[in-house]
Amino acid sequence: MLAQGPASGYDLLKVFELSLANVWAATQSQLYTELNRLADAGLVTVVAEGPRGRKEYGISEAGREELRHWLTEVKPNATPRSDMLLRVFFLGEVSEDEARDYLLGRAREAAEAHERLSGVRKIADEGYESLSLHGRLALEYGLRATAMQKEWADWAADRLRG
Amino acid sequence: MLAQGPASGYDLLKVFELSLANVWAATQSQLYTELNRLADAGLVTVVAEGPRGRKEYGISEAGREELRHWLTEVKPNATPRSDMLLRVFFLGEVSEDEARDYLLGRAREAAEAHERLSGVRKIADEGYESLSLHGRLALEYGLRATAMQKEWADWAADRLRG
DNA sequence: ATAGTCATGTAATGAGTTACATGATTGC
DNA sequence: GCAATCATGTAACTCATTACATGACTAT
Repeated sequence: MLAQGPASGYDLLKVFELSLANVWAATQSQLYTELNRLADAGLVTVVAEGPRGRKEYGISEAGREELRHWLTEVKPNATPRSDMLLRVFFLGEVSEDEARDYLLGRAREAAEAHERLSGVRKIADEGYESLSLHGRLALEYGLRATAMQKEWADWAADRLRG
Repeated sequence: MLAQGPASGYDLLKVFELSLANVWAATQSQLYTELNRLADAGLVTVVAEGPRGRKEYGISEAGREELRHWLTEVKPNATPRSDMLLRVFFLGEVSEDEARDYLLGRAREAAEAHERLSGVRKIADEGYESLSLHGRLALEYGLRATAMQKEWADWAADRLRG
């Protein structure tokens, strides 16, 4: 994030809350600790100080190189853990009704998430709050993923009779 | 897993490697540590000992209750972290070519995963290696998810020209 | 004055990984 | 005899969360 311009921990925290939370949540505590670690490692530096102890960080050349490395050479995790799917494996341990409730709950959740993302896209399309091209790509992924999950969960719940 | 019958850490490890790895990977080290922790907490007990120090564990009533609680009352994590999508947010930091390569790489990976899962389903359908109903539901999720990801990544790569 | 927000940090704990370490049994 | 596999464990370290802790500035 600092590659896109200097910011303080507090600034970054807002970005996490507002837009990044859907793909990579981070807590306040982690953020401040990590900024200090990055600074120790020389990947970022304090470029300005402000009121209330505010420290504005900027990315260093080493940091930019590390980012570039991460983006182009480090392989993304292909099979992230899913506790949602893990539960599916063990649905045999509860009653059929409870298992179906679980799946229908996932369907509802996915539908809600889809609605919420649709709202975000609508606002972005109207241009009030402009989203970067890449933000839009991620958003579209979210829309497709939530739609797929709802379809699947409804289908799966249906399979459970018998 | 122990709710479905007693097993040793070694047995469980095989299950992780063969079928569970796609939704919840775990290492050998974690498994043995966790079994001891679960035993200390009274959620599982050693029900038999075998050659080479083998310890077969079984689930206790408390364990069954905990499982049931987790399945029906603990809310699944709705927004798991995705380093794959996180990278998308920062694709502006590399060249257009590199960004497109990234997305096409994801498309290829998704296609490969889809192929692999198709193979699993084929074998399961032929009945040689029977999969539980719930395993099939999870498998179907994987097929839909990988198909969706490929579509999205190709679409996104296409959007990157301009 | 005081509520709200800006702003940063630490401590305890839990979860997970990698690497190390050891040894028994079985099948050929 | 020996290779493969069965079988379990510990130590060091990293990552992440929750809770605690503190205080400055700003607008009304």
